[in-house]
Amino acid sequence: MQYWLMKSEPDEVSIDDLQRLGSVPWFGVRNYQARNFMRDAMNVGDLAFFYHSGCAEPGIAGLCEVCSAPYPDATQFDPASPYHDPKSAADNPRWLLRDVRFVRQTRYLPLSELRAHAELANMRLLARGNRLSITPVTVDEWAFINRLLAE
DNA sequence: GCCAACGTTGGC
DNA sequence: GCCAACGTTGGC
Repeated sequence: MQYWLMKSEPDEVSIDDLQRLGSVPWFGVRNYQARNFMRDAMNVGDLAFFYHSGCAEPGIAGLCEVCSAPYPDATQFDPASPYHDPKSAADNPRWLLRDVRFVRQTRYLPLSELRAHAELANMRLLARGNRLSITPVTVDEWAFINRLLAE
């Protein structure tokens, strides 16, 4: 069992979208480290913070759960998709993803508030220059943030 | 829209 | 295998 933080642009898939759809494939990841987390390190049943990025006020919007084994991201083979990868071969796909299911919405916990807590100073999300869209969350960070969310 | 930081590409 | 150039991410 591991914990994660997964970034999504709410214009593309928001926590409301996830709630409505029930589950979604986590498509569009085109970074090898983030792919490896999905392919190798995640387990069905792992929980993640659902984080809104690329918006006016980025932050945690809810909780979700990894609910599938890894499988190829269909958008890599779609020439019409912004995530199309012409170098990926159908018989050897580069980009694998997992399905993630809705768990619940939380109060909105903005990035600025996360940064304000010394307990989270070492959080991967907050590391200088971090651009990873999927980052591991430690058990302590998970517990601490859940206490913040319950406030 | 800006820009710092990072990852990837490709020539050598 | 190095590294400069480029493209992208993502907060502000």
